[in-house]
Amino acid sequence: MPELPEVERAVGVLRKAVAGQRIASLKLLHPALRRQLAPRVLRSLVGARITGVARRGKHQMVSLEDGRTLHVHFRMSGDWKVLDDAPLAKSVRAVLTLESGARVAFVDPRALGTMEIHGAGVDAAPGLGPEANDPALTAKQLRASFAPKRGPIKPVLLDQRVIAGVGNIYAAEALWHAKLDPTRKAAALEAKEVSALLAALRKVLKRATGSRYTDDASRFDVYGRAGKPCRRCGEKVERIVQAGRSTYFCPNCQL
DNA sequence: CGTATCCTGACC
DNA sequence: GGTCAGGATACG
Repeated sequence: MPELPEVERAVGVLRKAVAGQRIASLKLLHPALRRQLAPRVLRSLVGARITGVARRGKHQMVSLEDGRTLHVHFRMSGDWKVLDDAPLAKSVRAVLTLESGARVAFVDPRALGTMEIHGAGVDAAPGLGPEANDPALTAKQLRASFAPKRGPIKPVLLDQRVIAGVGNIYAAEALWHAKLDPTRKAAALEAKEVSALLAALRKVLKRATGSRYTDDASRFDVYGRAGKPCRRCGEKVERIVQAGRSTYFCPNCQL
């Protein structure tokens, strides 16, 4: 369930459970994860102290005292769950146990999530664009990063090198709020339109961050609403496919 | 640019 | 049985 707001919330859960503690073990329960972290790497984590947990775009960086970083990405599904004594759910793909005995589960139904270990000083997510909510990011800069793009704006918003953390839902939501047609060429957007888009991105991300209703589809204005009336003008919302992903938009008020 | 691929699960 | 799913990447 992870775009920026959901990852932000998950990072908070993980941080609260693990920050400052030493790792007792990291057990991998799915072959896809075992392919990514060799047994000797897992053993090397034992005893390492976790100094912090940070989010960068949709990436999660677990910093270790020895300088290494455990880099986690949820991809299409994924969440952290602090475990009690109940039996493990089927979708638990990894279990992180701390020296305190506390256990945190990596819950990932799709099993597409990734884990990597990076050495000290290695950029875990190279090429990642600016955070949407970074106040230093200006509409002018964003427009400049659109300029070399040839395709439509919607897929460009999903390009993490352009702007970090935006996914399929909030790209659609932001375009709806900015009243922009998702098929417009990114490079052709005027300065005023990019300003509206950046403001809309910040608005929808901020609104979703901290929301406890991140699984409630009814909170979306346009995403997933194909055939339903546009909340602004009443026209039927349409679904099209761009770059293999669904795009929802109002054909009447998104120009 | 589009398409396939990695996975599992929900739903028709 | 098919389609769809909040991601990212490799390839034609």
